[in-house]
Amino acid sequence: MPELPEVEVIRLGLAPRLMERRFVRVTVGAKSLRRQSPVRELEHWLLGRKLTDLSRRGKYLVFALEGGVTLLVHLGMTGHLLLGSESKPLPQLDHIHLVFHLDNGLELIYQDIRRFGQVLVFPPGVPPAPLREVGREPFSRQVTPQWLSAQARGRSRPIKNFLLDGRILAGIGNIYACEILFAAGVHPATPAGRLSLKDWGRILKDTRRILKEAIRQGGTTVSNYLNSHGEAGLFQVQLLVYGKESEHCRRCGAPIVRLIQSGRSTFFCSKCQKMPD
DNA sequence: CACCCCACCTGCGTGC
DNA sequence: TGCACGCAGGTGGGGT
Repeated sequence: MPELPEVEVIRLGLAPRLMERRFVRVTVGAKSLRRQSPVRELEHWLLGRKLTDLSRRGKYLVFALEGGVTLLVHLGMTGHLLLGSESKPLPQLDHIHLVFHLDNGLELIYQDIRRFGQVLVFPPGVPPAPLREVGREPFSRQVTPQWLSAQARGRSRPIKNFLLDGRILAGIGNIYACEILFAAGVHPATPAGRLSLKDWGRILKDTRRILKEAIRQGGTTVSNYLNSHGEAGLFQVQLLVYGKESEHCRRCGAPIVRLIQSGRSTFFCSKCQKMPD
């Protein structure tokens, strides 16, 4: 579900409410997530500690606690992090798997229909292993057309799959990969290694523009994404190809096509998005 | 290595 | 109405 913009919107919503708050209780549901730290570990490392920083790496939320403890949260496809309070509880929700109770009566609720998410705790001095696999942030100055071109050199895989590979560029998922390639006029099946420096320049510029605008619009809600206040995003209004199979291309009028790449749907305009010769 | 497939889950829309 | 099937924003383990 949530790609970089959605995770960033959640982070921005949570940070002012949670910063400097202390964890006082953890409640765990019956069903566990795909990966989840045992209750005892969560309790042992979280309780009594204050949140000192909330950051994002790719699609991971990184909660830094006093004394060097790290709580890592990944929302998978359908995960939500919602804020409730004892005085003002949220409407009855199914699929709540974890509730973190804070010292001001706030509750940080992890809710996830499909349970593909991850909630992991790491003791002081133990760098969270999943973060080692996360690639560079799209907004980092370390990411340049030259660097992308070098990463793609000799690669035969389609550019769509390259963009989805979070070990290279972090945070881009299926929706934004489709939108970025449409904006850049690049056919999604183009072998990544065949793109020119000029192509990479356009791809990078459109990546940053689209991600930034999606954050500004509160993310994309195509099914059930909600921010930490339970509100939907607005960027779905700006989508030009994702989910638009057989609709007319907004630029040229040709029908939008759906194709399957590595088992995932790609939407594109076969007229606007050409393979290089 | 590089790349692809499929499993992991639940719910919803479609077509018979 | 009921049922079967395909599809959904994610990763990651295992096979070729």
